[in-house]
Amino acid sequence: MYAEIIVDIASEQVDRVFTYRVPQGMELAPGTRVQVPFGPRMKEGFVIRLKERADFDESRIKNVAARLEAYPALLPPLMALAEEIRQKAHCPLCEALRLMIPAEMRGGRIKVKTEPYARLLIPPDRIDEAIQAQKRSKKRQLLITLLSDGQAHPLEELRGMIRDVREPLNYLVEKEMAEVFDKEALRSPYYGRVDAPPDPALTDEQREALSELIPALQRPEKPFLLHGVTGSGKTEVYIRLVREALKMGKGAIILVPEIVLTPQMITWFHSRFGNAMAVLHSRLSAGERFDEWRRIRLGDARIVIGARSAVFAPVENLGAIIVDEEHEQTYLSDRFPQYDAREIAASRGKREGAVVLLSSATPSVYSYAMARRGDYMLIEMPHRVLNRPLPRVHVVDMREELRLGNHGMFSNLLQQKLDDCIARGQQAMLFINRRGYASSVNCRKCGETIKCSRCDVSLTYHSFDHTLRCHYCGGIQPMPKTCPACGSPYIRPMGIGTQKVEEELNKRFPGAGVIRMDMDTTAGKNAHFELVDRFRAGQAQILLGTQMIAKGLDFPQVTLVGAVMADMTLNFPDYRAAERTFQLLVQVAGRAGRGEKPGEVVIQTYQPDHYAIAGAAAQDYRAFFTREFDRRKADLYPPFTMMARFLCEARELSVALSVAESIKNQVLKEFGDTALFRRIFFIRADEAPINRIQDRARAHVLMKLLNHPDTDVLLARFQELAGGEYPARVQLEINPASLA
DNA sequence: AGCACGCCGACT
DNA sequence: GTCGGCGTGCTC
Repeated sequence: MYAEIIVDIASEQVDRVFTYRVPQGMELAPGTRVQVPFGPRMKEGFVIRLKERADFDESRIKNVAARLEAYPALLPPLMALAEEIRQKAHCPLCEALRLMIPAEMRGGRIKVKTEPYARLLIPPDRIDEAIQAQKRSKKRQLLITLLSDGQAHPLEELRGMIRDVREPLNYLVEKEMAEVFDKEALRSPYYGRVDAPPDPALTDEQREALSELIPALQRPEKPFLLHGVTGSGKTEVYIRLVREALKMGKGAIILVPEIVLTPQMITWFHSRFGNAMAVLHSRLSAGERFDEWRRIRLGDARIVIGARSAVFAPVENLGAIIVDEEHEQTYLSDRFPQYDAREIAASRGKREGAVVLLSSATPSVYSYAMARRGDYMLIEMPHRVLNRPLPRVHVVDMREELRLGNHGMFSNLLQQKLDDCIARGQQAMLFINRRGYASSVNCRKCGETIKCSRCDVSLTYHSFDHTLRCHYCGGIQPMPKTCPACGSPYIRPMGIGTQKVEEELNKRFPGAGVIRMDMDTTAGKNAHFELVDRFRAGQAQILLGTQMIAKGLDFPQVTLVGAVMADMTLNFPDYRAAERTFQLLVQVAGRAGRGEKPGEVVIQTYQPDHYAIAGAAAQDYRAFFTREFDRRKADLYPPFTMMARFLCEARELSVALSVAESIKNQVLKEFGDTALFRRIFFIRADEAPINRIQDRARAHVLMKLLNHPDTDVLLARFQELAGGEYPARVQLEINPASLA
């Protein structure tokens, strides 16, 4: 017997199968990870296929050295998916396969932890008799009773019940009444036991949604797009769908944008599904992640909640893949190989016969366009549960405030609403999409903006330790006393960030209690959970934060939401700026009025007439979508085109630029005279918008490509070009999350 | 990715 | 004459 093996080396040179002999007595199945001699050294590899005959010189074929696991780490449908990714992302198969297993599994870096377990060897009908026989030892009697269910119990658990349990246990082992053995420890991270709440009654809309989704578990067709307003109870739909899948003996994957942002989702699922659920995200330790992955692979956990990469979770007999907040950029991978978790979900769903449910209160322009075209099935839930009204939204024109002499960060309206809210003993949330104290530090004499020494980014003043921090590289330096350019002492922080708002709130509302949630206050592992819990428990009346407070949180006591500077994201040099602003504002507004009391929202802006702001204020998704869709069409942006770029990074900007220039010229030379060139709307070599990050100079070749089948020929060649030898690091990005 | 084999400059 | 530069080529 022979095995075709992909060696775990990420290089085009070895991106093909090598044939090895399977030694007598070794059980191998496709997907099993193995150790093989490769050239002069041992390498890890993946078994792709087994075959009877070798089509390679018999005498040069080597033996598979060892199996790395007793079971195949890769499931057959995931292997097929890897092949698809290889073709789409133009990467070596081995890189696609690596996505399917936890990184720490490679290179034997992780050891399987074992725990001692004890189990009774007495037949069930003789247990009573055995207990009787141990009259002289209460401990032995108790131990037999504890083990009488016939299950294996961890010694740790028994230790908690019987002091010095080892002594009576040794006795039972000696008499062959019990055995002690090591078992793989599959510990799940602890999220706190919650008693399963009774099922809430479904709304008509939820019932209708499920009446489309549940039958699809039998015979899924197209992916579904669930457009449900904030507070319409989308999570309950997920839970019911997953429960039906479980009843049919199937598993499910629920993708969430960033697991740490949605502790409530975990709590809800955990309370309903207990240990049948596993969680995969980046803040798990290597051991935890590996244990969770194994619980899934070995069928212990059939429900997975996780971030982007959980779309590859080894769930067998998959019933449903749910993508919550599908509009989020986090579903686009930033690393190589690039993939879009939503596309992967659709592909897996199709291949494995699972229901795919994309869901959002503010669907991405792409997904809604797909639904309108009939490629997705659209389900709408336009009302909140229990007929709760959507919050009332006020838009405040901050230019007008200034004209009226209000130079503060709070408009009169927001100030007044905050006063009322606090006086009534209710809670408020304030959203400002910048952490730190101020957005930049400027010199009033020469106009200089202080920038990071290693990045082309203005530094943010942090008041609590008087430092300037770079939000790109994390660099920290003390706040200078004088302008580094002209030496004048007239330098001051401009604009606002969470810290400054916090300071202002503490001044104006002493005693209300303010919790600030941003990257700076949530660095610790459980910081998110703790801050959220404190706010829920009412230990503060105001929750202030960046976009991490915008999504998924459900605080029934919140009746007021304020967006302090709504247009902060609107002026980004990115074609998605309007879409992001709209989504963020609708999501933030949706935090208000989720309990019994109705909610109000105050949006402060300098551009009250912009369609993203006005659309969010009216909570009118379709109005926004229509405007944005037409604009994308007119200006030829995705989904009508594809943005592609070669990102070139080097020490010197001139080097990065010349590499970009030469790549552009190469493209022009190869395709300029061909019909394929018509698929390139424009091509431009330039500095990147942020031309320096972490001391790497950045330039790019920016291209807008037409969506067309033969564009793929271009992309394949571009990928090759990116893999060439340059005096700069070159990466090809297709529709990247950020064009910075 | 490694590592060997292979063809041209400065050293004991 | 040899040691060594890293350019091409192979690994079942």
